[in-house]
Amino acid sequence: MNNMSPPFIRIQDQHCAHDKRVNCSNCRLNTICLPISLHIDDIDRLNGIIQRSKPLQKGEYLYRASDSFDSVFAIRSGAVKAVSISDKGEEQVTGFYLPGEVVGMDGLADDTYTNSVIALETSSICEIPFSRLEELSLQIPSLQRHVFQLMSREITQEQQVITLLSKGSAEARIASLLLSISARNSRRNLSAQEFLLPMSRTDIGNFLGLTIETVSRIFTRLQKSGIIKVDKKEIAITDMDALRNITNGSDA
Amino acid sequence: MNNMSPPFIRIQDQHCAHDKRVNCSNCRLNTICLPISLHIDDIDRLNGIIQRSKPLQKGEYLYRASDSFDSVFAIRSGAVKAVSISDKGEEQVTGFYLPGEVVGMDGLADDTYTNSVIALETSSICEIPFSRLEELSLQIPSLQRHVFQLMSREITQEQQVITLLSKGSAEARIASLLLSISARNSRRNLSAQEFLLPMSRTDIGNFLGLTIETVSRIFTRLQKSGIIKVDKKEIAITDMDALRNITNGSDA
DNA sequence: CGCTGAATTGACTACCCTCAACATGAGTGG
DNA sequence: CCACTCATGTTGAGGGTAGTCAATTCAGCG
Repeated sequence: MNNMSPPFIRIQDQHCAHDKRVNCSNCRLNTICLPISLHIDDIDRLNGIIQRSKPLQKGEYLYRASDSFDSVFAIRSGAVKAVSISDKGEEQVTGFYLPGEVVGMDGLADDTYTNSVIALETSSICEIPFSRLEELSLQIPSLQRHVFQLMSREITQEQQVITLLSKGSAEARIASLLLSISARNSRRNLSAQEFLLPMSRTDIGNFLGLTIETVSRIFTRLQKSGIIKVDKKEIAITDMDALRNITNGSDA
Repeated sequence: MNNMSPPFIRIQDQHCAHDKRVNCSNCRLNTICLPISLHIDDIDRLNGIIQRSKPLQKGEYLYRASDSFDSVFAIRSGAVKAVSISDKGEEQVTGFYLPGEVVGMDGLADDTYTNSVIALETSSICEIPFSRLEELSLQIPSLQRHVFQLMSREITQEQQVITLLSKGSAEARIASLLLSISARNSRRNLSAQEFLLPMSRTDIGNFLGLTIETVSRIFTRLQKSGIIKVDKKEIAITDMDALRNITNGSDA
C-alpha cells in the first residue's frame, strides 16, 4: 500500500495509460471495468491473463468482422467504434466504446466477430483472451457473474438504442447520445457538462440513422436554443434538463 | 427410465408441451434450445433445475420490468414479446421470442428485469432459476460457454435490429421481420414459406418503429407485388428472393 | 498555395406520420 | 337471430420531418 506520496511521479504514470506497467490493481478504471468488486487476489489473477500491446492509432482496426474470435478487449484510453457491414456493403456503426468499457462480445456467438472495431483516436487497449477468461470464470464465481452481467448490460443498452431508433426524433437521438456520453464521462470522474466528441459527424449520423446534414442541423438548432454549445468536437451542455426533456419527447 | 413406450399416449403427450412430464431429453427443441450439444448426463442435470409451470394465456405477463431478476425462461410453445417502458411511459417492443429461444437475460445486469414479457398466445415456458444455472455453469464448462454464447447471440441479433432501424426503409423492416420469422421457423422444421404471425400489427409497428397504418400498407403493397400473400395473420412468402432483395436495398 | 476531407447551410423532395373514415370479426345481450 | 360494442385492421388525403442534392466554409497538410 505504498501508493501514497511516491517519491517521483511522472505525468504519464498518472495519465498515460500506455505504460506497460499498468495493471488492473493500479488502473484508474478498475472500479468500472471488468475487475469491479473482485477480491484483490482475483484481480491479480485476472490481470495475469490480460495482454497490453502498443496503442492503436486513429483509424486502425482492433479486429475485423469475420476474424476468428479469440479475445474481448477493455478500452483503457481513447475511444473506438464497432461497425458491421450489411449485405449491401454499407457500414453500420453499432456502438461507441469509451475507457472502462469492454468490446468484442459479439464474436462469441459463432466464434467469429460480427463487427469490426476501429480506433476513433489513439487508444490503449487491454486484450483479454477469452479462453483464459472462461477458465478463470470457472474458478472465480464472482468473475463468472461479472462476465454475465457485462453481456447483459450490453443487451440492455442495445435495447435502449433500439427504442431510441424506433421511437425517437432526430433531436431525441442526438440528445440521447450526448447524455449517454456525458453520463459515461461522469462515471470516469470527468465533466458531465463539457467534453470532446471522439467521433465524427459521419459516425454519429451512421450510428443514429441520420444523415450528417441532419446531425449538423440538430447541433446548430440545439445551440440556438441555448441547450448546448458546439465548437467542432467540443460540446458543452448548458441546460441538462432541457436536453433530457428532448429525449423524453418534448410533449412530456 | 420408464418413459419409453408408455401404455397410453394421448395426443397432448406428443404435441402439447404443457405436459409436466416433458423434460429436456425428450423435448423436440433440445437441438436448438439451451441443451444444445450438452452431454446426456449434463442435459439431465440441466433438466433438474428447470421448472415448468402451467401455460401462460395470451396477454399474461411472464415477468414485469422492475421485478427482481431470478430466472431466465425458455419458450417451449407459443410466443412472447418483450417490451420496455420509456421514461415517457410509452411501450417499446424490444423483441419477439419463439419456441426454443431464451428470454430474460436483460435482468442480469442490475438484478432487475428491464423489460416486461407478455404472452402473444397461449405459451408454455421453462423457467430456469439463474442462480442454479450459474452454479451448474461453474461445474459444466460447456454449459458456461453455452450461456455466454446465448447472450452473445442476443447481442448480435440486437445489433442487426439496430442496423435495420438505422438504415432500413419501412419495406425493408417488414421484409426483414418476415425473413427472420421464416428462418426461425425453419430451424424448428416448420415451413419457411407459410406461417402464422403470432403478433398483432400494432406489435409489429411498435417493434419496427412504424405506425400500424404503414405496416398495413406495406403488407398490401408486398402482396400486390406478388411477393407475399397475406390473410390476417397468415403469411405465405411466394417470392423469397424478392423479399431478400428488399432487405438489401432495392438497388442492390 | 492549392488540395482534400469534414462540416455547415440552403432549397427541394420523398417517405412516412397524422388524422379520419370505414371494414371486419369476436363477444355480448336484447 | 340480430343489434350493439369494441378491438383490430385497412384505406385515403394531407402535412411534417428528415433525406437528397448542391454550394460554401473551414482546417489540416503536403
